[in-house]
Amino acid sequence: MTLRAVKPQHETRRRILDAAEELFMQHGFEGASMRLLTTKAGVNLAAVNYHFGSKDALIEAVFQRRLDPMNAARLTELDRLEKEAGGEPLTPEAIIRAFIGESLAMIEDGRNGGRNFVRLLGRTYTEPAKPIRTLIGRMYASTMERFKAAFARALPELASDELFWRMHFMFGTLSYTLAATDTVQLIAGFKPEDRHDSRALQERLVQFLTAGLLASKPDSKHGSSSGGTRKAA
Amino acid sequence: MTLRAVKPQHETRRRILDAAEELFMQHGFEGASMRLLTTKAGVNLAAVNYHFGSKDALIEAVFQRRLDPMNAARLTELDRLEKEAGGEPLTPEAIIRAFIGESLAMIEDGRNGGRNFVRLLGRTYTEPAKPIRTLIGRMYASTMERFKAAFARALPELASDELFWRMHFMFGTLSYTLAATDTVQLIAGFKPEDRHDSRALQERLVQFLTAGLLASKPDSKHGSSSGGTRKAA
DNA sequence: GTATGATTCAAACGTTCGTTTGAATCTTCC
DNA sequence: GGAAGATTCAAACGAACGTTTGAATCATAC
Repeated sequence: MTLRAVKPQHETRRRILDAAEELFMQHGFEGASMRLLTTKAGVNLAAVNYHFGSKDALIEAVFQRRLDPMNAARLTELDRLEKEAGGEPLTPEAIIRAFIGESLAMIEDGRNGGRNFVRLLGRTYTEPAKPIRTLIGRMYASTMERFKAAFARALPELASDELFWRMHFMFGTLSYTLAATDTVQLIAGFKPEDRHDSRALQERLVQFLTAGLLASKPDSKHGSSSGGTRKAA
Repeated sequence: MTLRAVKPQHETRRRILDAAEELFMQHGFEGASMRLLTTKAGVNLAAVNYHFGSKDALIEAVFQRRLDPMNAARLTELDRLEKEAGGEPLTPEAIIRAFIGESLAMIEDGRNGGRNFVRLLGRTYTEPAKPIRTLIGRMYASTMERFKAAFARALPELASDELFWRMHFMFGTLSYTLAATDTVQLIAGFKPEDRHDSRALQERLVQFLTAGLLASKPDSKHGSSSGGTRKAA
Protein backbone atom coordinates (compact mmCIF):
# COMPACT_ATOMS: atom_id res chain seq x y z
CA MET A 1 0.00 0.00 0.00
CA THR A 2 1.08 3.58 -0.51
CA LEU A 3 1.35 4.20 3.17
CA ARG A 4 4.13 1.71 3.41
CA ALA A 5 5.87 3.17 0.41
CA VAL A 6 6.03 6.66 1.86
CA LYS A 7 7.26 5.46 5.24
CA PRO A 8 10.56 7.28 5.63
CA GLN A 9 12.59 5.28 8.08
CA HIS A 10 11.56 5.70 11.64
CA GLU A 11 7.94 6.27 10.84
CA THR A 12 6.88 3.75 13.47
CA ARG A 13 8.83 5.49 16.21
CA ARG A 14 7.27 8.82 15.32
CA ARG A 15 3.75 7.44 15.23
CA ILE A 16 4.22 5.85 18.63
CA LEU A 17 5.57 9.08 20.10
CA ASP A 18 2.68 11.08 18.66
CA ALA A 19 0.07 8.68 19.96
CA ALA A 20 1.77 8.50 23.36
CA GLU A 21 1.87 12.28 23.60
CA GLU A 22 -1.84 12.53 23.08
CA LEU A 23 -2.90 9.57 25.18
CA PHE A 24 -0.61 10.35 28.09
CA MET A 25 -2.14 13.80 28.12
CA GLN A 26 -5.67 12.41 28.01
CA HIS A 27 -5.39 9.47 30.38
CA GLY A 28 -2.16 9.89 32.31
CA PHE A 29 0.82 7.59 32.15
CA GLU A 30 -0.79 4.66 33.92
CA GLY A 31 -4.17 5.16 32.32
CA ALA A 32 -2.89 4.98 28.76
CA SER A 33 -2.39 1.30 28.09
CA MET A 34 -0.02 -0.17 25.56
CA ARG A 35 -2.89 -1.72 23.66
CA LEU A 36 -4.78 1.56 23.38
CA LEU A 37 -1.60 3.38 22.47
CA THR A 38 -0.41 1.00 19.78
CA THR A 39 -3.89 0.77 18.31
CA LYS A 40 -4.07 4.56 18.00
CA ALA A 41 -0.62 4.65 16.47
CA GLY A 42 -1.60 1.92 14.02
CA VAL A 43 1.34 -0.28 14.95
CA ASN A 44 1.71 -3.70 16.48
CA LEU A 45 1.46 -4.15 20.22
CA ALA A 46 5.07 -5.29 20.47
CA ALA A 47 6.43 -2.27 18.61
CA VAL A 48 6.85 -0.12 21.69
CA ASN A 49 9.04 -2.67 23.42
CA TYR A 50 10.96 -3.27 20.23
CA HIS A 51 11.71 0.39 19.52
CA PHE A 52 11.92 1.83 23.03
CA GLY A 53 12.49 -1.11 25.34
CA SER A 54 9.70 -0.46 27.82
CA LYS A 55 6.81 1.81 28.58
CA ASP A 56 8.92 3.85 31.02
CA ALA A 57 11.55 4.38 28.36
CA LEU A 58 8.80 5.54 26.01
CA ILE A 59 7.68 8.12 28.57
CA GLU A 60 11.20 9.45 28.78
CA ALA A 61 11.50 9.56 25.00
CA VAL A 62 8.26 11.56 24.72
CA PHE A 63 9.76 14.28 26.91
CA GLN A 64 13.20 14.14 25.36
CA ARG A 65 11.86 14.73 21.87
CA ARG A 66 10.27 18.08 22.72
CA LEU A 67 11.73 19.34 25.97
CA ASP A 68 15.36 19.49 24.94
CA PRO A 69 14.73 21.60 21.84
CA MET A 70 12.23 23.72 23.74
CA ASN A 71 14.66 24.62 26.49
CA ALA A 72 17.44 25.08 23.99
CA ALA A 73 15.26 27.60 22.16
CA ARG A 74 14.59 29.43 25.42
CA LEU A 75 18.30 29.72 26.12
CA THR A 76 19.04 30.80 22.59
CA GLU A 77 16.45 33.53 22.82
CA LEU A 78 17.82 34.70 26.16
CA ASP A 79 21.33 34.79 24.77
CA ARG A 80 20.11 36.76 21.78
CA LEU A 81 18.39 39.31 24.00
CA GLU A 82 21.43 39.75 26.22
CA LYS A 83 23.77 40.17 23.30
CA GLU A 84 21.35 42.68 21.80
CA ALA A 85 21.25 44.60 25.09
CA GLY A 86 25.02 44.78 25.15
CA GLY A 87 25.74 44.63 28.85
CA GLU A 88 22.62 46.42 29.98
CA PRO A 89 20.29 44.30 32.13
CA LEU A 90 17.17 43.07 30.42
CA THR A 91 13.70 44.11 31.43
CA PRO A 92 11.81 41.50 33.48
CA GLU A 93 9.12 41.46 30.84
CA ALA A 94 11.58 40.54 28.11
CA ILE A 95 12.89 37.63 30.19
CA ILE A 96 9.37 36.43 30.83
CA ARG A 97 8.62 36.55 27.12
CA ALA A 98 11.74 34.55 26.37
CA PHE A 99 10.62 31.87 28.78
CA ILE A 100 6.95 31.48 27.92
CA GLY A 101 7.05 32.34 24.24
CA GLU A 102 8.27 28.97 23.07
CA SER A 103 5.69 26.91 24.93
CA LEU A 104 2.81 29.18 24.00
CA ALA A 105 3.76 29.07 20.37
CA MET A 106 3.33 25.30 20.49
CA ILE A 107 -0.30 25.73 21.53
CA GLU A 108 -1.14 26.98 18.07
CA ASP A 109 0.72 24.13 16.48
CA GLY A 110 -2.13 21.77 15.76
CA ARG A 111 -0.48 19.97 12.86
CA ASN A 112 2.08 18.03 14.75
CA GLY A 113 1.51 17.30 18.39
CA GLY A 114 3.00 20.38 19.96
CA ARG A 115 -0.31 21.28 21.45
CA ASN A 116 -0.70 17.87 23.00
CA PHE A 117 2.77 18.04 24.42
CA VAL A 118 2.49 21.35 26.21
CA ARG A 119 -0.72 20.16 27.81
CA LEU A 120 0.95 16.93 28.81
CA LEU A 121 3.83 18.96 30.17
CA GLY A 122 1.55 21.16 32.19
CA ARG A 123 -0.10 18.28 33.92
CA THR A 124 3.19 16.47 34.49
CA TYR A 125 4.55 19.26 36.68
CA THR A 126 2.16 18.13 39.39
CA GLU A 127 2.95 14.46 38.86
CA PRO A 128 4.32 13.08 42.09
CA ALA A 129 5.76 9.84 40.68
CA LYS A 130 9.40 10.04 41.58
CA PRO A 131 11.05 8.83 38.36
CA ILE A 132 9.11 11.30 36.26
CA ARG A 133 9.74 14.08 38.74
CA THR A 134 13.49 13.60 38.64
CA LEU A 135 13.42 13.23 34.88
CA ILE A 136 11.68 16.57 34.45
CA GLY A 137 13.85 18.23 37.06
CA ARG A 138 17.00 17.08 35.31
CA MET A 139 15.80 18.31 31.93
CA TYR A 140 14.98 21.75 33.33
CA ALA A 141 17.93 22.27 35.67
CA SER A 142 20.32 24.25 33.51
CA THR A 143 17.59 26.34 31.89
CA MET A 144 16.14 27.34 35.24
CA GLU A 145 19.58 28.21 36.57
CA ARG A 146 20.18 30.45 33.59
CA PHE A 147 16.83 32.24 33.83
CA LYS A 148 17.15 32.72 37.54
CA ALA A 149 20.45 34.46 36.98
CA ALA A 150 18.89 36.66 34.32
CA PHE A 151 16.06 37.67 36.63
CA ALA A 152 18.50 38.35 39.43
CA ARG A 153 20.46 40.68 37.18
CA ALA A 154 17.30 42.44 36.07
CA LEU A 155 16.02 42.83 39.62
CA PRO A 156 19.06 43.37 41.83
CA GLU A 157 16.94 44.77 44.63
CA LEU A 158 14.83 41.61 44.93
CA ALA A 159 15.95 39.22 47.67
CA SER A 160 17.04 35.79 46.52
CA ASP A 161 14.30 33.84 48.28
CA GLU A 162 11.71 36.32 47.06
CA LEU A 163 12.87 35.68 43.52
CA PHE A 164 12.64 31.95 44.06
CA TRP A 165 9.02 32.17 45.10
CA ARG A 166 8.05 34.60 42.37
CA MET A 167 9.56 32.27 39.77
CA HIS A 168 7.73 29.40 41.41
CA PHE A 169 4.45 31.26 41.12
CA MET A 170 5.12 32.31 37.54
CA PHE A 171 5.95 28.77 36.55
CA GLY A 172 2.79 27.56 38.23
CA THR A 173 0.63 30.02 36.34
CA LEU A 174 2.16 28.98 33.05
CA SER A 175 1.90 25.31 33.90
CA TYR A 176 -1.76 25.49 34.83
CA THR A 177 -2.55 27.61 31.82
CA LEU A 178 -0.95 25.10 29.48
CA ALA A 179 -2.61 22.13 31.12
CA ALA A 180 -6.06 23.29 32.01
CA THR A 181 -7.04 26.16 29.77
CA ASP A 182 -9.29 24.12 27.56
CA THR A 183 -10.02 21.18 29.81
CA VAL A 184 -11.23 21.97 33.29
CA GLN A 185 -13.41 25.06 33.38
CA LEU A 186 -14.04 26.20 36.92
CA ILE A 187 -14.84 29.75 36.02
CA ALA A 188 -17.65 30.60 33.69
CA GLY A 189 -16.95 32.93 30.82
CA PHE A 190 -14.52 31.13 28.57
CA LYS A 191 -14.83 32.05 24.93
CA PRO A 192 -14.01 29.12 22.69
CA GLU A 193 -12.62 31.40 20.01
CA ASP A 194 -9.80 32.28 22.40
CA ARG A 195 -8.77 28.67 22.48
CA HIS A 196 -6.21 28.82 19.74
CA ASP A 197 -5.32 32.48 19.94
CA SER A 198 -1.99 32.03 21.63
CA ARG A 199 -0.96 35.60 20.82
CA ALA A 200 -3.71 37.14 22.90
CA LEU A 201 -3.15 34.57 25.62
CA GLN A 202 0.53 35.38 25.68
CA GLU A 203 -0.17 39.09 26.12
CA ARG A 204 -2.53 38.40 29.00
CA LEU A 205 -0.02 36.10 30.61
CA VAL A 206 2.86 38.53 30.23
CA GLN A 207 0.75 41.23 31.82
CA PHE A 208 -0.18 39.08 34.76
CA LEU A 209 3.24 37.56 35.34
CA THR A 210 5.14 40.80 34.99
CA ALA A 211 2.92 42.50 37.52
CA GLY A 212 3.27 39.57 39.91
CA LEU A 213 7.02 39.41 39.56
CA LEU A 214 7.37 43.12 40.21
CA ALA A 215 4.92 43.19 43.11
CA SER A 216 6.11 45.43 45.89
CA LYS A 217 6.44 44.04 49.35
CA PRO A 218 3.61 44.95 51.65
CA ASP A 219 4.97 48.21 52.98
CA SER A 220 2.80 48.04 56.05
CA LYS A 221 1.01 45.35 57.95
CA HIS A 222 -2.27 44.19 56.60
CA GLY A 223 -5.32 43.78 58.72
CA SER A 224 -7.38 40.63 58.76
CA SER A 225 -9.30 41.98 55.86
CA SER A 226 -7.86 45.37 55.21
CA GLY A 227 -7.12 46.51 51.73
CA GLY A 228 -3.86 45.99 49.95
CA THR A 229 -1.37 48.32 48.49
CA ARG A 230 -1.90 48.39 44.80
CA LYS A 231 1.31 49.94 43.73
CA ALA A 232 3.67 48.03 41.50
CA ALA A 233 7.38 48.64 41.48
CA MET B 1 -8.16 -5.06 71.37
CA THR B 2 -8.43 -1.46 72.43
CA LEU B 3 -8.46 -0.24 68.87
CA ARG B 4 -11.66 -2.05 68.24
CA ALA B 5 -13.15 -0.71 71.45
CA VAL B 6 -12.50 2.91 70.51
CA LYS B 7 -13.84 2.45 67.00
CA PRO B 8 -16.65 4.98 66.90
CA GLN B 9 -18.99 3.86 64.18
CA HIS B 10 -17.77 4.64 60.75
CA GLU B 11 -14.14 4.19 61.63
CA THR B 12 -13.60 1.99 58.57
CA ARG B 13 -15.01 4.59 56.21
CA ARG B 14 -12.76 7.26 57.68
CA ARG B 15 -9.65 5.12 57.48
CA ILE B 16 -10.35 4.30 53.86
CA LEU B 17 -10.89 7.96 53.00
CA ASP B 18 -7.66 8.97 54.74
CA ALA B 19 -5.62 6.29 53.00
CA ALA B 20 -7.23 7.11 49.66
CA GLU B 21 -6.46 10.80 50.09
CA GLU B 22 -2.80 10.11 50.59
CA LEU B 23 -2.38 7.38 47.99
CA PHE B 24 -4.36 9.19 45.29
CA MET B 25 -2.07 12.13 45.86
CA GLN B 26 1.05 10.00 45.68
CA HIS B 27 0.18 7.66 42.83
CA GLY B 28 -2.81 9.12 41.04
CA PHE B 29 -6.24 7.59 40.82
CA GLU B 30 -5.30 4.74 38.55
CA GLY B 31 -1.94 4.15 40.17
CA ALA B 32 -3.34 3.65 43.66
CA SER B 33 -4.68 0.10 43.66
CA MET B 34 -7.40 -1.20 45.92
CA ARG B 35 -5.02 -3.67 47.49
CA LEU B 36 -2.44 -1.03 48.34
CA LEU B 37 -5.16 1.28 49.56
CA THR B 38 -6.94 -1.19 51.81
CA THR B 39 -3.65 -2.48 53.18
CA LYS B 40 -2.61 1.03 54.16
CA ALA B 41 -5.99 1.66 55.72
CA GLY B 42 -5.77 -1.62 57.61
CA VAL B 43 -9.09 -2.88 56.33
CA ASN B 44 -10.22 -5.79 54.22
CA LEU B 45 -9.95 -5.61 50.46
CA ALA B 46 -13.70 -5.83 50.07
CA ALA B 47 -14.38 -2.97 52.45
CA VAL B 48 -14.20 -0.27 49.78
CA ASN B 49 -16.84 -1.89 47.64
CA TYR B 50 -18.98 -2.59 50.68
CA HIS B 51 -18.89 0.96 52.05
CA PHE B 52 -18.63 3.02 48.88
CA GLY B 53 -19.79 0.73 46.09
CA SER B 54 -16.85 1.15 43.73
CA LYS B 55 -13.49 2.81 43.37
CA ASP B 56 -15.00 5.66 41.37
CA ALA B 57 -17.53 6.31 44.10
CA LEU B 58 -14.66 6.38 46.59
CA ILE B 59 -12.91 9.03 44.53
CA GLU B 60 -16.03 11.14 44.59
CA ALA B 61 -16.41 10.65 48.35
CA VAL B 62 -12.81 11.78 48.94
CA PHE B 63 -13.59 15.12 47.30
CA GLN B 64 -17.01 15.48 48.85
CA ARG B 65 -15.68 15.14 52.36
CA ARG B 66 -13.33 18.12 52.10
CA LEU B 67 -14.38 20.23 49.16
CA ASP B 68 -17.91 21.03 50.24
CA PRO B 69 -16.89 22.35 53.69
CA MET B 70 -13.93 24.17 52.14
CA ASN B 71 -16.04 26.05 49.64
CA ALA B 72 -18.69 26.68 52.26
CA ALA B 73 -16.04 28.29 54.45
CA ARG B 74 -14.91 30.45 51.56
CA LEU B 75 -18.43 31.69 50.99
CA THR B 76 -19.00 32.27 54.68
CA GLU B 77 -15.84 34.35 54.89
CA LEU B 78 -16.83 36.35 51.83
CA ASP B 79 -20.27 36.99 53.28
CA ARG B 80 -18.71 38.10 56.54
CA LEU B 81 -16.40 40.54 54.78
CA GLU B 82 -19.20 42.03 52.73
CA LYS B 83 -21.44 42.43 55.73
CA GLU B 84 -18.55 44.04 57.59
CA ALA B 85 -17.95 46.44 54.71
CA GLY B 86 -21.57 47.43 54.75
CA GLY B 87 -22.26 48.13 51.12
CA GLU B 88 -18.78 49.34 50.21
CA PRO B 89 -16.96 47.18 47.66
CA LEU B 90 -14.22 44.98 49.09
CA THR B 91 -10.60 45.38 48.18
CA PRO B 92 -9.29 42.80 45.70
CA GLU B 93 -6.72 41.69 48.24
CA ALA B 94 -9.39 40.90 50.80
CA ILE B 95 -11.28 38.78 48.29
CA ILE B 96 -8.11 36.94 47.37
CA ARG B 97 -7.44 36.23 51.04
CA ALA B 98 -10.92 34.89 51.49
CA PHE B 99 -10.40 32.49 48.63
CA ILE B 100 -6.92 31.14 49.31
CA GLY B 101 -6.91 31.32 53.10
CA GLU B 102 -8.88 28.17 53.67
CA SER B 103 -6.80 25.94 51.42
CA LEU B 104 -3.49 27.30 52.67
CA ALA B 105 -4.51 26.75 56.27
CA MET B 106 -4.95 23.09 55.46
CA ILE B 107 -1.30 22.85 54.44
CA GLU B 108 -0.27 23.24 58.05
CA ASP B 109 -2.78 20.66 59.15
CA GLY B 110 -0.56 17.62 59.40
CA ARG B 111 -2.65 15.77 61.96
CA ASN B 112 -5.54 14.82 59.79
CA GLY B 113 -5.05 14.62 56.10
CA GLY B 114 -5.79 18.20 55.13
CA ARG B 115 -2.32 18.57 53.73
CA ASN B 116 -2.69 15.48 51.61
CA PHE B 117 -5.99 16.69 50.30
CA VAL B 118 -4.92 20.12 49.13
CA ARG B 119 -2.02 18.53 47.28
CA LEU B 120 -4.36 16.00 45.76
CA LEU B 121 -6.67 18.82 44.83
CA GLY B 122 -3.91 20.80 43.20
CA ARG B 123 -2.92 17.97 40.95
CA THR B 124 -6.49 17.07 40.13
CA TYR B 125 -7.15 20.43 38.48
CA THR B 126 -5.01 19.30 35.59
CA GLU B 127 -6.60 15.86 35.47
CA PRO B 128 -8.26 15.50 32.09
CA ALA B 129 -10.37 12.44 32.92
CA LYS B 130 -13.85 13.61 32.13
CA PRO B 131 -15.81 12.24 35.10
CA ILE B 132 -13.41 13.80 37.58
CA ARG B 133 -13.35 17.05 35.64
CA THR B 134 -17.10 17.42 35.70
CA LEU B 135 -17.20 16.38 39.34
CA ILE B 136 -14.76 19.11 40.33
CA GLY B 137 -16.45 21.64 38.11
CA ARG B 138 -19.82 20.95 39.66
CA MET B 139 -18.45 21.26 43.19
CA TYR B 140 -16.85 24.62 42.42
CA ALA B 141 -19.52 26.18 40.26
CA SER B 142 -21.46 28.24 42.77
CA THR B 143 -18.37 29.33 44.69
CA MET B 144 -16.66 30.56 41.55
CA GLU B 145 -19.77 32.40 40.48
CA ARG B 146 -19.94 34.16 43.81
CA PHE B 147 -16.27 35.16 43.84
CA LYS B 148 -16.38 36.34 40.27
CA ALA B 149 -19.23 38.65 41.20
CA ALA B 150 -17.26 39.95 44.18
CA PHE B 151 -14.22 40.68 42.04
CA ALA B 152 -16.38 42.37 39.44
CA ARG B 153 -17.82 44.66 42.09
CA ALA B 154 -14.35 45.42 43.44
CA LEU B 155 -12.96 46.13 39.99
CA PRO B 156 -15.74 47.72 37.97
CA GLU B 157 -13.30 49.11 35.44
CA LEU B 158 -11.96 45.64 34.52
CA ALA B 159 -13.51 44.08 31.43
CA SER B 160 -15.39 40.86 31.97
CA ASP B 161 -13.15 38.67 29.87
CA GLU B 162 -10.08 40.23 31.44
CA LEU B 163 -11.42 39.28 34.84
CA PHE B 164 -12.03 35.76 33.63
CA TRP B 165 -8.44 35.32 32.58
CA ARG B 166 -6.98 36.93 35.66
CA MET B 167 -9.04 34.59 37.85
CA HIS B 168 -7.89 31.71 35.69
CA PHE B 169 -4.28 32.70 36.24
CA MET B 170 -4.77 33.23 39.96
CA PHE B 171 -6.40 29.86 40.33
CA GLY B 172 -3.55 28.28 38.41
CA THR B 173 -0.93 29.80 40.66
CA LEU B 174 -2.73 28.58 43.75
CA SER B 175 -3.28 25.15 42.26
CA TYR B 176 0.33 24.65 41.29
CA THR B 177 1.53 25.97 44.61
CA LEU B 178 -0.64 23.52 46.50
CA ALA B 179 0.34 20.58 44.35
CA ALA B 180 3.98 21.07 43.59
CA THR B 181 5.55 23.19 46.28
CA ASP B 182 7.20 20.31 48.07
CA THR B 183 7.30 17.74 45.30
CA VAL B 184 8.72 18.85 42.00
CA GLN B 185 11.52 21.38 42.38
CA LEU B 186 12.47 22.91 39.10
CA ILE B 187 14.03 26.00 40.58
CA ALA B 188 16.93 25.74 42.96
CA GLY B 189 16.70 27.64 46.23
CA PHE B 190 13.87 26.05 48.15
CA LYS B 191 14.32 26.23 51.89
CA PRO B 192 12.80 23.20 53.61
CA GLU B 193 11.91 25.26 56.65
CA ASP B 194 9.41 27.16 54.50
CA ARG B 195 7.60 23.92 53.81
CA HIS B 196 5.10 24.18 56.62
CA ASP B 197 5.08 27.92 57.07
CA SER B 198 1.77 28.56 55.44
CA ARG B 199 1.59 32.07 56.87
CA ALA B 200 4.66 33.26 55.04
CA LEU B 201 3.57 31.41 51.91
CA GLN B 202 0.16 33.04 52.09
CA GLU B 203 1.69 36.52 52.28
CA ARG B 204 3.89 35.82 49.28
CA LEU B 205 0.95 34.46 47.35
CA VAL B 206 -1.33 37.36 48.21
CA GLN B 207 1.35 39.78 47.11
CA PHE B 208 1.88 38.02 43.81
CA LEU B 209 -1.78 37.44 43.02
CA THR B 210 -2.92 40.92 43.99
CA ALA B 211 -0.33 42.48 41.75
CA GLY B 212 -1.27 40.18 38.90
CA LEU B 213 -4.96 40.82 39.28
CA LEU B 214 -4.44 44.56 39.33
CA ALA B 215 -1.97 44.58 36.47
CA SER B 216 -2.48 47.58 34.27
CA LYS B 217 -2.81 47.12 30.59
CA PRO B 218 0.43 47.64 28.78
CA ASP B 219 0.25 51.40 28.31
CA SER B 220 3.20 51.48 25.96
CA LYS B 221 5.07 49.16 23.70
CA HIS B 222 6.83 46.26 25.28
CA GLY B 223 10.44 45.24 24.95
CA SER B 224 12.57 44.22 22.07
CA SER B 225 11.72 40.58 21.52
CA SER B 226 8.74 40.68 19.24
CA GLY B 227 7.33 44.02 18.41
CA GLY B 228 3.78 42.84 18.41
CA THR B 229 0.55 44.60 18.96
CA ARG B 230 0.10 45.21 22.62
CA LYS B 231 -3.56 45.81 22.63
CA ALA B 232 -5.94 43.40 24.27
CA ALA B 233 -9.66 43.67 24.32
C1' DG C 1 18.14 -15.05 -6.31
C1' DT C 2 19.76 -15.49 -2.03
C1' DA C 3 21.82 -14.50 2.45
C1' DT C 4 21.54 -11.07 6.34
C1' DG C 5 19.73 -8.06 9.43
C1' DA C 6 15.77 -5.07 10.67
C1' DT C 7 11.09 -4.91 11.52
C1' DT C 8 6.35 -6.61 12.07
C1' DC C 9 3.09 -9.88 13.55
C1' DA C 10 -0.23 -13.03 16.22
C1' DA C 11 -0.13 -15.40 20.27
C1' DA C 12 0.87 -16.30 24.73
C1' DC C 13 3.38 -15.31 29.18
C1' DG C 14 2.69 -14.35 34.30
C1' DT C 15 0.93 -10.60 37.11
C1' DT C 16 -2.17 -7.38 38.84
C1' DC C 17 -6.40 -5.05 38.43
C1' DG C 18 -11.48 -3.96 40.42
C1' DT C 19 -15.10 -6.58 41.85
C1' DT C 20 -17.99 -10.43 43.69
C1' DT C 21 -19.13 -14.21 46.67
C1' DG C 22 -20.68 -16.72 50.72
C1' DA C 23 -19.45 -17.90 55.08
C1' DA C 24 -17.79 -16.04 59.57
C1' DT C 25 -17.99 -12.56 63.00
C1' DC C 26 -19.65 -8.58 65.36
C1' DT C 27 -23.43 -5.44 67.01
C1' DT C 28 -27.98 -4.43 68.45
C1' DC C 29 -32.34 -5.04 70.37
C1' DC C 30 -36.13 -7.92 72.49
C1' DG D 1 -29.52 -15.84 75.01
C1' DG D 2 -31.04 -15.79 70.61
C1' DA D 3 -32.87 -13.78 66.21
C1' DA D 4 -31.58 -10.07 62.68
C1' DG D 5 -28.94 -7.08 60.52
C1' DA D 6 -24.39 -4.93 59.78
C1' DT D 7 -19.77 -5.67 58.94
C1' DT D 8 -15.52 -8.29 58.06
C1' DC D 9 -13.04 -11.90 56.03
C1' DA D 10 -10.43 -15.25 52.80
C1' DA D 11 -10.94 -16.72 48.39
C1' DA D 12 -11.93 -16.53 43.83
C1' DC D 13 -13.80 -14.22 39.44
C1' DG D 14 -12.91 -12.56 34.63
C1' DA D 15 -10.56 -8.83 32.44
C1' DA D 16 -6.77 -6.01 31.40
C1' DC D 17 -2.07 -4.98 32.20
C1' DG D 18 3.23 -4.78 30.36
C1' DT D 19 6.20 -7.84 28.36
C1' DT D 20 8.20 -11.82 25.76
C1' DT D 21 8.51 -15.13 22.11
C1' DG D 22 9.42 -17.16 17.63
C1' DA D 23 7.95 -17.25 13.19
C1' DA D 24 6.77 -14.27 9.15
C1' DT D 25 7.80 -10.37 6.38
C1' DC D 26 10.44 -6.59 4.88
C1' DA D 27 14.68 -4.05 3.13
C1' DT D 28 19.26 -4.12 1.52
C1' DA D 29 23.41 -6.04 0.08
C1' DC D 30 26.10 -9.11 -3.12
